[in-house]
Amino acid sequence: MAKRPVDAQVSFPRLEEQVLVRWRERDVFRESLRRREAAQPWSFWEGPPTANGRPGVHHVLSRAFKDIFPRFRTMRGYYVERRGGWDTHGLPVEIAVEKKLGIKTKAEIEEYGIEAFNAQCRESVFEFLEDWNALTERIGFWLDLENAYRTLDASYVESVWWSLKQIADKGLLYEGHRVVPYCPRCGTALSSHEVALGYEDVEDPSVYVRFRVAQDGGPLQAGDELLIWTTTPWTLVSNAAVAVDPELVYVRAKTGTLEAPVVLAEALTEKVLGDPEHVQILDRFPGAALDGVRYEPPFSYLAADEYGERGHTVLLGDFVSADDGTGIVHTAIAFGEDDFRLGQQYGLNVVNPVRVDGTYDERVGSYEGRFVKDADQDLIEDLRRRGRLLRAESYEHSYPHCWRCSTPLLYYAKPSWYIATSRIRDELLAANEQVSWHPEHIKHGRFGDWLENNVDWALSRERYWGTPLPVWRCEQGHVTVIGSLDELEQRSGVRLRDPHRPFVDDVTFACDACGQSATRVPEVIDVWFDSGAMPFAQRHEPFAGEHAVEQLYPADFICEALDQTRGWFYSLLAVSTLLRGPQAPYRHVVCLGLILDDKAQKMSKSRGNVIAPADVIDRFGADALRWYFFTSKQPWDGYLFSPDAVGEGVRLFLRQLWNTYRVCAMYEPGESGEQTDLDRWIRSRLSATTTIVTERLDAYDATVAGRAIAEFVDDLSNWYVRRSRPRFWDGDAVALETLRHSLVTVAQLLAPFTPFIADEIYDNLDGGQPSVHLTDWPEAPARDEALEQAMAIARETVRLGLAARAAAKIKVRQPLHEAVVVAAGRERDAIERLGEVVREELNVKGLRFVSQADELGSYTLKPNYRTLGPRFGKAMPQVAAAVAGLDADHVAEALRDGRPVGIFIDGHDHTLDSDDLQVAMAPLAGYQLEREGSHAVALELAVDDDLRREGLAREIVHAVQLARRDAGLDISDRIVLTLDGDDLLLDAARLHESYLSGEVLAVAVRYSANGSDRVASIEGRELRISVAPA
RNA sequence: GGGCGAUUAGCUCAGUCGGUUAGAGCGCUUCUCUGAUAAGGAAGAGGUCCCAGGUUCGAAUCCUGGAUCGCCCA
Repeated sequence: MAKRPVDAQVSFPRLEEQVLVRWRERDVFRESLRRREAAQPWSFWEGPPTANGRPGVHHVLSRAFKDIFPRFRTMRGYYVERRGGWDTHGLPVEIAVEKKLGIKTKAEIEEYGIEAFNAQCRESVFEFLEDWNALTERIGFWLDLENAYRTLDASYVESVWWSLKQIADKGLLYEGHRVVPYCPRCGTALSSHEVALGYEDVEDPSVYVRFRVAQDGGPLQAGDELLIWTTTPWTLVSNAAVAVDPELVYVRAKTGTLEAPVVLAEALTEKVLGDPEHVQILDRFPGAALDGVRYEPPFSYLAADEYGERGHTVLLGDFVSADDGTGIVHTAIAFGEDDFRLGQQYGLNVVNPVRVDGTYDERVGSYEGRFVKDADQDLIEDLRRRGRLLRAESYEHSYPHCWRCSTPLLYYAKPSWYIATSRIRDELLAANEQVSWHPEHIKHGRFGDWLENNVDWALSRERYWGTPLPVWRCEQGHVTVIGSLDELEQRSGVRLRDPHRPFVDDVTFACDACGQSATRVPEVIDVWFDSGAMPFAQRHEPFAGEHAVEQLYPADFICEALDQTRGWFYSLLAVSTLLRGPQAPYRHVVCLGLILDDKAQKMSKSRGNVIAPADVIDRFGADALRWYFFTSKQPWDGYLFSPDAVGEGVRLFLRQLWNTYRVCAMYEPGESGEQTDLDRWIRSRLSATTTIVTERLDAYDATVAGRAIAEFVDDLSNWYVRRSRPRFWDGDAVALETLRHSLVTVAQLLAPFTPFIADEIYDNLDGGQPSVHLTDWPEAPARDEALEQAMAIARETVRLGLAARAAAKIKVRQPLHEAVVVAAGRERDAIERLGEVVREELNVKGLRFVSQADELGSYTLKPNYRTLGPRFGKAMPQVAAAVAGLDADHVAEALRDGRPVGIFIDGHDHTLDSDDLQVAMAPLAGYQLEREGSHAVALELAVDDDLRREGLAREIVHAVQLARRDAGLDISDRIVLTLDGDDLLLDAARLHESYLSGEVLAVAVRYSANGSDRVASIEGRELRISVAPA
């Protein structure tokens, strides 16, 4: 079979483009699916990205990992459907459109028109679709993009509605208040992600305020003063209660400067009141004793009874800390999450005198219309005037601001729709138990913790571009949740083609309960719910009726970046658990880390350190980038990325592989050949590699798998090919088939990693299938582990011998008589078996074995702590001392003969065998010896005339080879060689003429002065060389 | 402020059950090889295994505390 010639100067990026063409022509991806149609499915879910921006290198990372395991599983015989998907809704999309339109607020959006605005959103989410599709194909991510699901499709929205109705039917959907971070200028709540973007260090007031106790209660008397601390004086207007920790110790104390006793946490007394000398502790009691104590509010704009029974009393809270403040926490129900929860617990009413624009309303008297934060100083002054202030300072801390307009955010109680996920917390945890996380610590760490602390899912968003919340409500407050477009049509008579706002907003129907007109609530739902519904919504189930929703679960494999623990990983789990109970929605999750630049800086446009995928792919190729991601490190800890690091992988691995492949394609196999130990060795190594790669990929560990392939290719290139060159020149059929088989198998193992180069190699060296990706994963035949070990020992012997040569400064080209190898038992057998390899590599005529080091060095002994430690424990130092006292030569001899060695410890005799002692050699002076453990190689350095001539013959070969190259000859061209010059050199050439001719492919060697194209100097002697094509 | 993870050679990373000489690749220096040639081989320099305690006969590894970096959350 004629192979395509292989270009040594290959451009991988260009090669990959050619492979892509071949894949398209042969329809390989679809064919790979067709061939497995009847096979057992192995399911992968694509976490949908949003195509409203260009894909970056981090997208290549996740897409590489999303590709490798499905490819592997396909070759293993599974049917792996890989459907693409696009996330199309949500605030990020809206914000991008706002920017484009140059508008910032909801008022401006409504002025622009929701229909027009949403049309812009719809368009923008596919703005970079072509870039995404092109990159996906270019990096070899096999994904069905033609049938990609899209969260904005009516069918998708309908499935989402169906699932929400299921949840509502279980009584888990409710409207409630929650304190949310809110930008008063933009008029919208912010998601936690947005809040995280906007923390700024600011100075806020830090005030200590005295609340007068209204009537005797517990250990307190009317007139005592509760000390509270706050950094938001504007919320004091809405003070509803105070909270104390029931377990914490509080004191009633008298200070010199104040008339009335004050109350605060004991631990904070000095911090708040100063020098203990001037403080008199009147009483100590736990916080629980203060439960129910009534006090006078700091401001009286709002009537006390507005808050309910427990308004302006001391409550018990679990969030009170004794770290700062006073240990008594001012509670304003509408403006803090802890406050709000406590208020709910005690049944306090939510009273909010602040308008949505952040100003006080008419209930706050003269402050009406003022932005709350601007009122801080006047409120403090007011308190001071009325003798209610203890101290006012300022306080620097980080506080969230709107990331778009820098307005300080307010925490603000607002009604929104929730899913009561906290009620299924135990089910979520149980489902999580069945998931295999990679890395493992996510399960009970980041993700498990998050589930443990589950709070209800805030589902609604007061926005425009999203799946509309399918909740209709009549004026009586009766709520109807709609579960399908049909149901809506039946009730309203309206068939929605587009279920988005504003069209859905216009649909009304008569309420079942009271007959009054029901209209949709204005909110859309959190985009994360969209993606969490993807397992069934991508197929429009249950409406399509092809699969029961239950059968669509679980996925065998999903893979996203680590930040998805709170995102898609959670939404998938939550939606699944809400619908189908405590069963894992996915079996294996691979979490990927962040990509930083090579200085550990985050890539960002403002830093200008963003590396575009194309920058790397155009230079090194997609295989190179994939290989880097797979093998440079385990993926979850993140990458310090630089193009040069990708280039290193190309040089070290892809080029090495390519050159090995080139050698294979260069020679035509002849008829004959015999299998050698070297062949058996590389086949055994191949089998071992196949086993480990299979095992590691089964365990979702691409890193160790890939590195194992790299090690094999290194063995193949630097040992098998190097040692087999003469056989290749002869067209040895067995050697060439062994190399071909090795490379074809490597191509298969590599196919999931670097699909392009793998396919190119397969196609040229085998081609039995239209693509390597249509082959079945290779089996691992039986290994010959003894041979693998023997080769390792032989290679170690070579290494030692070469080191000895280097130390003696004798070139490898100069043959030597003998290498003396110290080795016994298995080691000696191994070296003898592979003696020819060792002799050739070391260029020695013979090997002599000595089993004792007596003539080359002396032994030293060391205890093997690993075996002796557990046995002797504390006595180990004595054991070490006893071993040191043994006669090493005797012990070595005894152990060699299999006799145990006795030592005396703590009055008892113990015996040690060869496992318990490590015998090493110490070199004697005057020998050229290299040693490693008990193994050593010494060289006989004497060079006689014969060796000298042989060495010279090799030098002549070297010189002639250089002449051949200078003459521009191809490596297989035959020549007529003419030599002239120094007699000793000519003598050496004549003596070794057949060797010389064979090496330089000379059909004839002449000795005459005729040709002297080139003059070489060998050890100071002159040689004139002429080469002519034969 | 809390949770999770990381910290090993100049750089990028391995390091198994705790075992006494902590490894690889790159880079650097020197040498070598020449039918893969922008490759291959050998040698060398290069380490406070982040720090401090603790457990242990023995700690890069286990425990506690701290530092720094990153992510997530407040």
